[in-house]
Amino acid sequence: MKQSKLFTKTRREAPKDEVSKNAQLLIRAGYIHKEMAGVYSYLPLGLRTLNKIVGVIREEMDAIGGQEVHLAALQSKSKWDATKRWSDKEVDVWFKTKMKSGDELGLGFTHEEPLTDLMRGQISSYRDLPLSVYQFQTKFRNETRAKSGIMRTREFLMKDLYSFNVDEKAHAEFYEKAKQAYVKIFGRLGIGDQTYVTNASGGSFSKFSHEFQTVCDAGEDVIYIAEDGRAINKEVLNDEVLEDLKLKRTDLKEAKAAEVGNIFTLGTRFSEALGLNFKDEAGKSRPVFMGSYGIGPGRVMGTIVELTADDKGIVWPESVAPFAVHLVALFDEEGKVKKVADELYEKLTSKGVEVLYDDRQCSAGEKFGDADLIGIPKRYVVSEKTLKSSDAGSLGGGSVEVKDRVTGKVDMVPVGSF
RNA sequence: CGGAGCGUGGUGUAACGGCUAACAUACCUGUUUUGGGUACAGGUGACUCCGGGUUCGAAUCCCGGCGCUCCGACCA
Repeated sequence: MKQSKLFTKTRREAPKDEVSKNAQLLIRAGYIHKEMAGVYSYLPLGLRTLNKIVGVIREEMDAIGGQEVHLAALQSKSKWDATKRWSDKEVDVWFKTKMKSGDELGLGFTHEEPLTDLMRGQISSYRDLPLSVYQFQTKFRNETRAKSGIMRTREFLMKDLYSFNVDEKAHAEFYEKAKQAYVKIFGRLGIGDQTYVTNASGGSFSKFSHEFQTVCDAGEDVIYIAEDGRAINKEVLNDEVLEDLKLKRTDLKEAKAAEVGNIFTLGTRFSEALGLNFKDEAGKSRPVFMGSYGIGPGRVMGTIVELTADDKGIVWPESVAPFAVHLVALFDEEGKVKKVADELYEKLTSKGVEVLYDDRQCSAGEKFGDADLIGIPKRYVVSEKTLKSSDAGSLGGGSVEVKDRVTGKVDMVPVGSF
């Protein structure tokens, strides 16, 4: 993509209505636009990054046999009555509205009910199980207080996977597989080292759930980390839990963390309420044993920014950067630089390398500043200086300066070798 | 939802109750410059969040509303 065509502009100053690092940088660099409190739009750069995160998650969900769907965001009251989750007393984050007919509607904040109901028409035998289904979906939650930029919003993308098994034992097997897939995902997204699997509250479904908590100042949770890497969410930390895990309180280190993923055992709560049953080998009807597994790609994106940004701007891990290469051309009078940079851009692009080409007519300092702010991992500079460089060797035609955004390391690479 | 703070060109700021609401940046024209936001000249752009009130006079004071941020509570 040519930067001269990119409709978003970088900003020198952060908007005054944002304090969080992730929102300030993402807005200044042109990744996102704030629509209102807790509601953000994703612009070309932001969408590319979000899609990279989505892509990694999708690959790992497919790898454990997940089948992707896209469920409706509009929810009718009837299905939620069955589980008593329509009531505002039970669930206080609903955004509700009405159809012209007067029928009540809700904007989905999760999808257990509609998917369980849908599955009644699909699952009827033990032969249909195990099964897991997932989606990337916009969720709506009427939070009393949105905060921390894109970390806690009222409208957000969520990957939610639901598993269907014959019994608890089969479920436990899948649950473990999903947990490992999550570990892999956060590793690939570049936050594996700071992300801990924690024991957390099971809500109304089971004793524990597991959360994936990334240690980060912008997080809202407090976790306790043991030497061996196990961790516990503060909300469930008590003597009984410590004993279960054979840990002593004094061995635990406290840290602020952001919840980037959460996996739950649902059991038969939803299948029983909505009548999702199957016939076992003996012909007996039994409720399906379920689990649910969520990751918020937007929150992950914010967490990555919080964790890796430096004083010059964003620093993306390669796996999520909107482009792999930021090609910066510092034009000369004769047009030699432009010719070489144009050719390099074409060449890299035709090889499938994702390149953001800064072909704008502006000063070197501005281009470098923007490149640092946008945070693409590799910066390629073509200028009069690099073209004169003697490092070109026998290939001739000068060099390209290759700079790593993370380490700042610079290499001169002959133009002809790309 | 409780508490606190803040709403002024696109963005960031300034302006004692008193002149045509100022400055920077961004944007447009031109010249200049070309390895870390180059310099100069000219120009466009604001019912000062909305509605009331006080006053000869309100961006400024008062009341109400709306919006935004932060702290807390909340977070299937």
